[in-house]
Parts: sequence; C-alpha cells; structure tokens
Amino acid sequence: MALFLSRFDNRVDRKGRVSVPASFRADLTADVFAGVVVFPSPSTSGAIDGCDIGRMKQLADGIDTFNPFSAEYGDLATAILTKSHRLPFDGEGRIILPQPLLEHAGITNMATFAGRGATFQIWAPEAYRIYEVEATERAKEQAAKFELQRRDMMGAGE
Amino acid sequence: MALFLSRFDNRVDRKGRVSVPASFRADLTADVFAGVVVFPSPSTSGAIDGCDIGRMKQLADGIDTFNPFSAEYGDLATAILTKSHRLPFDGEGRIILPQPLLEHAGITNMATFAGRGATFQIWAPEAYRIYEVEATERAKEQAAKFELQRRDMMGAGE
DNA sequence: TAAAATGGCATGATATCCCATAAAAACCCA
DNA sequence: TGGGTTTTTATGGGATATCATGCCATTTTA
Repeated sequence: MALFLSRFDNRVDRKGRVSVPASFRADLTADVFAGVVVFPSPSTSGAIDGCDIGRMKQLADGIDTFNPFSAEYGDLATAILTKSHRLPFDGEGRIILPQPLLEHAGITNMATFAGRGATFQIWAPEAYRIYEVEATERAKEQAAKFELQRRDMMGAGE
Repeated sequence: MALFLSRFDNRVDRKGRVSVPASFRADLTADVFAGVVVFPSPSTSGAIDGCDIGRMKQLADGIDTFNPFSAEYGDLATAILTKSHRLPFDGEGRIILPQPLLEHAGITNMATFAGRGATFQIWAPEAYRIYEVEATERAKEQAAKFELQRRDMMGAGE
C-alpha cells in the first residue's frame, strides 16, 4: 500500500496544472492507471482528498456494503463517488485540478499536498496552515487513544 | 526489529548533511528503503523522532484503523504523517534534515543522535543535555511503575 | 477558426552521486 | 601486549542528476 508522507507547496500554473510531488508519484504509477483520484473531502471542509485507484476501489467497496437503495448508500455515493475525478499525469507528473475542486478548496496559484499515509490531501496553503495548528493541538489528546489501539494491534499480531 | 543504542554527536555540514551513526545504519538499510523516517516528536518537545520505514508503516496502519473521515484520523495524520519525512542515505550514510525539523529542534551545526531501542531521537546537543538530566532524575520513579506494568501485561496476554 | 487542452522541451535550483581526506577504531602478528 | 597496519567512519567539496516550473508547439474541441 502507498505511504504518503510530508508536505509540499507546489505552484498552480496559468493552465491549472500542478506537479504532484515526485515522492507521491512513485506510489501512484505502480498501478495500471498512472495518476490520482481526487474528491472533495467529506470530513475536512476546504480540503481535497486524494488517493490511488486501489484505495478508491476499497472506498467504493465500503460504500457498497450498504443497501444500494438506502439513504447511506445514496448520500455517500453522491458526496464521494459522483464528485471523484481520475486525473492522469502528463509527461512531467502534473495534473489538472477540475474547477469545482479548485473552488471547493479555494486554491488559486499554490497548492499544498499533505501526505496522510494511505491517502493525501490538497489544500490552499493558507487554509492548511490554520487547520494544521488546530489538528496538531487536538492530536495531543488523540495520542493517548491511539496508543491503546496500537497496543491492541501488537497484541493481536503476536 | 531495530535496536538503537548509545548517543552520538555528529556535525551538520554547510549543505545541511549529517552522518547517521554507523551502528544505526545497519538496522536502517535492511529494508527496501535505505534511510530513515523522521518527524517532530509528539511527546518530547524539541526532539525529532526517527525510525525505519517499517515502523512508520506500522504507525500509518495504526492510524488507518480509524475511520478515514474521522477527526481522529485527520488529527493524527496531520500531527505525524504530514510532518514526517523519508530521508534516504547518500553513499556515505548521510541525510539532510528538512528546514522545519531543524527549526523545531533548534539544530544548527551539531546534532545528537539518541538511541531508544526501536526508535531514536535527534536533538540539538544543548537541549539534549538538559533533557537527559531531567529524564534521568525522573527515571527513578518510572522504573517502579515499569515493573508493575510489565507484570500486568504478561498476565493479560495469557 | 479561435480558444483551450495537451505534449514536449528548456532552465534554474536543489539534492544526490562520487571521490578525497583525516581521524578513529579494529585488527594482526611478532 | 604493544606497536604498526588496515579498515571503517565522519566529513568536505566538486560534478551530475532530478525536480518543479516556465515557455512554446501541437493537437483537440467548440
């Protein structure tokens, strides 16, 4: 599975193209489809969620566990799957972010790529800075919960 | 699993390169990725946490057990994964510490590597000296707790 | 036919590779 | 055991490759 780490601030050129960080690309070209899948983050307003095709399939499978005629299914499919875009790399590893997503994230001429392990996010730099401070603050409490979880896993693994 | 021991003070050259102690390197080149993963220590302010890629994958997997759209996932990913960096070794076993981490740790021209078993830390030498004195002092009480903890775990495990 | 999307090439900054050197550690053999 | 020898390590500097990004040419589509 992909492991996206670090943060990168890349320029969006006049034609709306952005270079995907080279270290991300390595994990995104392994598949048959060389590119990314992006959609507006359902949880973090102002962010674009990104991942590889494999992860998106996993997500779709997750949604598909709901009754296809249920409200959950419809709502999640509408919010995530219908708003997802497959963005292929050009020869230089650039993608073009669709207008609706640019607006959703408030991105104009710079984009912040934030690695999140199996996924990553794309932000307007200013918005990310604000979010980072808040999230880092909250994470101190989360760390405790996480520690318990980790111990469970290690116990299970052994 | 890796076993990082001892303390090393190494020079940061004009290009920002530092040699990772040779005894650490042995445990860090076993994997497909020859290098280290570093991030600001969530627990110890002023320190950089370091580990091998395997351990970071484990950490990412741990975070990925949360709902990917939950606040827990976002907060932990932001505090750890987005602030992590994969630093490959050059031919001589050196890494380049990213600017944000240098600032976080207050490192200028010397770096202290402190082995911590499965992980290690990187400090500004002066900051480490202070921390070491305090931690060693506290360790007297911690030692007692640690003994109890170990007995609990063994009881629970079986 | 004009505008937009796409592909390819050029460039500057930065990171990486490669070789050199000095100090320290490990080795070795009388 | 001790002194010399070799090997490993840390560190420095110049050459080279990579990457983000700007610019131009070509193709597509409206």
